[in-house]
Order: sequence, then C-alpha cells, then structure tokens
Amino acid sequence: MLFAIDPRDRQPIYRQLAGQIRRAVGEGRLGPGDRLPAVRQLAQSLDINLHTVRQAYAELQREGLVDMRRGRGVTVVASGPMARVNELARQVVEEGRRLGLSEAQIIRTVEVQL
Amino acid sequence: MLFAIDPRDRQPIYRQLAGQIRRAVGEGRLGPGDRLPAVRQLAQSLDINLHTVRQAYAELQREGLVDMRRGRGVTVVASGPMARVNELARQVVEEGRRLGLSEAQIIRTVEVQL
Amino acid sequence: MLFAIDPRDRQPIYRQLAGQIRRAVGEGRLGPGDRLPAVRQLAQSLDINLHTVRQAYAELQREGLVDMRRGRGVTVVASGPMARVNELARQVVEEGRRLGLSEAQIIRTVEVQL
Amino acid sequence: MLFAIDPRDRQPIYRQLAGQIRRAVGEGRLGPGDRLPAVRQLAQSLDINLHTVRQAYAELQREGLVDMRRGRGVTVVASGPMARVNELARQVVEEGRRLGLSEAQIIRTVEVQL
DNA sequence: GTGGTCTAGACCACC
DNA sequence: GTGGTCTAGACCACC
Repeated sequence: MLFAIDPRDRQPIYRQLAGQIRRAVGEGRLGPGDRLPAVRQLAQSLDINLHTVRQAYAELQREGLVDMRRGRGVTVVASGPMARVNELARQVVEEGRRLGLSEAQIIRTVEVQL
Repeated sequence: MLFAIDPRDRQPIYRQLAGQIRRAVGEGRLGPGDRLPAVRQLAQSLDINLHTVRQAYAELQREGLVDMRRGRGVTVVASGPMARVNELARQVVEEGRRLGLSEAQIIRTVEVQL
Repeated sequence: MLFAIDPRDRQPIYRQLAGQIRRAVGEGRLGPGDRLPAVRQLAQSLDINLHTVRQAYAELQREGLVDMRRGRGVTVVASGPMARVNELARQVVEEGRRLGLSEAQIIRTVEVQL
Repeated sequence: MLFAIDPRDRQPIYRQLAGQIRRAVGEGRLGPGDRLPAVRQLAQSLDINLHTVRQAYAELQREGLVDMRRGRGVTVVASGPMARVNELARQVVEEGRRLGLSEAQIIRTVEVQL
C-alpha cells in the first residue's frame, strides 16, 4: 500500500491519510485482516509526525474500520462496503458543512432519505 | 432539460427520474427558480404514468429541492450544492441498507463524521 | 442468604429478587458453585408465586450468572465481577430508557466508550 | 466548577478530567448552556498540558455532552440524565475490560438487558 | 516493538 | 481569544 500527502490539499494531513485508507478498503485493496503500517513506521516514511498518523488511525478506529492495540499494531477489520458507506457519510458531512448546515440539519438530510 | 427512462435499470422509474433531476440541479443545469415540466406533460412525453411523475416530484419536494403548488407548477428551489448533499445522503442510505445496517446504524455512520 | 421483597418498590418482584441475587454475587456473598434455594422453597418462604421466582432465576440464567437444570437446582456460575458488569449494564439500559433513548442509541452510548 | 487531578489515580489524566465533568453534569452542577473553561485556561490552572485538556473535552464531545467550536469555546449541551447514562456506560466498559471481556462480549451484556 | 499518554511549543483559522 | 493541527520528544504498558 502506498500513501501520499499532498501539501497543497487544504484538508488536514490526518484526514487525507484517513481518506486514502478508507478508499483503499472501499476498493478492496485493503481488507479484513490486513495490517496497516505501524504508527512510527508510516510517520517516518511519509515524513510526518507520529501523532498525525495516530490521529488518522484513531478516526478510522472510531468508525469501526480498523482495530488498534498496544503491542499488536493496527489491523483492518471492516469490509469494503462499510468503508464505502463511511466515505459517503464523510462527504455528506463535508458538503453539508460547506453549505453552512448545522449538525442537526445534516442528520436530517439523511433521515429524509430513510 | 431532457429526461430519459432506462427500462433495464433495476431502480424504480420514479427514482430514476428523481435522480436525474437531482443531478441536473447538482451540476447547475437546473437552478433556483427554474420550472420543471408539468406532471401531465412529463408523463406524456416519457410515456409513463402520471402518478410515477408525481411520486418523483414528491420525493424532491420532501428533500426541499423543489416547490410544488396546485396551479403553479413545479419550481426548483434549492441550489446545486444542496442537491449534491441530498444525492450523497441518498447514497449513504442506499449503500447502508445494502449492507444490512439498521436506520440507527446508518445515522450513526454520519454522526461519527460530525 | 436472605432475600426480602419490598411491596412499596415500584420494580416488579422478580426484578427485585434478581437484583438482590446479582448484588449478592457482585459483593462476593455468593460465588461460583453456591446453590440458590429451590424455586418452590424460595416462593414459599417469601410468600410469592412460584413463577415469579422462576422469572427471576431465568433472567439471571440468560445473563450467565446462574445455571439452572431440572433436578439439579440452581447454581451460581459467575464470579462477583461479572455480576457487577451485568448490574451496570442493567442500569445503563434502565437509565437510557427513562431518557427515551432507542435500543440502538443505548448500545451506542456503550460503543462510544469502547 | 472545581476540578482536581489525582496523581496516584491510575486512570490517565484526561479520563479523570472527563469523568469529573461527566459527574458534574450528571449531578446538575453543570447544565446545558454552561461554559467550560477554555482549553488553555484549564490546562494552566491544573498545571497540565493543553493537549491533555483537549483530549478530555474531545471525548465528551464525541459523547454529545459538550459542543466545542473554534473561537467560541466549550459549552455543555447535554442534560444530567444523559451524562449519567454515559458515566454508567463507561463503567460497564471499564469493568468488562478488567474481566478480559472482548468488545463484542461487553456489547452483549448490554443487549441481554434490552 | 507496538500503541497510549503526556509535555512543550508553534502557527493557523475562525470569532 | 478560541479551538484545530502539527511537530519533536519522552516514558510507560502490553506483547
């Protein structure tokens, strides 16, 4: 797996990284059981701080996409379709915010579709 | 505006139609103030039932994309970006359901991103 | 072991009883291998219906706290800490419901803490 | 509001802090609309790092207990009962982990109660 | 060796 | 002035 940071991208680094992993899982290039690089290792190879990598991984962990444990590294747990849903959900929030919608309004755009 | 129904598409006709209008608004081909064809007229030109057209329009109205009033026709009210958010929200719901997520779980995927 | 039913308590009798046993296990007054009174015997000594006692025992069995087999009586299987976790889980559900949370929302409050 | 860090407590500082705020909201000492100290201010008064305070606030934000916005500070949004449910949920997770339960098993102890 | 937490300090974006 | 992000570096807990 190759990741790349684009300094011109206005998104924060940790979000760029999380997005790339989400897409990789979504497209099947990464799947359940696959190991992600250790925090320090990825930080070094991308020449960014280890906390920045941690923040990206933590976001994916909260989404249930990866499992991260002390001493055991970071493992993909969710399937591609789940990653795709998370990526779409992220876009809904991003576009909604760009429009100035409140959090409750964003939730409502989804509820209307249910 | 041109609409086209694809009989091979597994989506119901009214959803095909709603989706095309959503995309047209999303891409700026239709904007606030633009009139959509009258229900009867569009039904006739597409050779589909009048209720099918009404169902498509009703869905867009619930989303806040168009305004529909007796005697005054159907008018686009939302801007492109709003349509884009609605389209993304629809995809979140569609993909989430395909995965077997409950409604609460779908909402949660969005809340996690907020 | 002493159990007591409080008629002023708004909780159903079987829940009062289950709660007392849960707490007894949680505090170490009852532990793995200990026998609970036979259904009929406890019903008689508390002057309540036999089905009420059975309902309390059944709840504890579903939680994995006791083992109940025909002809062999009721035996505590879980240790104190497990009973404590079950008691806390019960409180989460009770308080969550009092607040009007849906089942999915209650589960979510726990998932957020994981 | 007074907060205090106990260096002998084996819980991480940010969790101690989050717990104290959760309890304050749970007991009604803090309620919807109340402002929490600014990140830097609280860090200084407790003589801890500002990131440690941020982590505590971020945890409460993910729980929906507070709202945190750039330029506007940190505000309590949830009511006491919600804070109480979150505190119970946290205890379920803590006790469950101490027993070596997996995340799925912890969730199950709650589902059994539903 | 791996992640978890904490510190110290910087610059930026939004108010 | 407020939080948001990033860096550099430390020590610890669990494997």
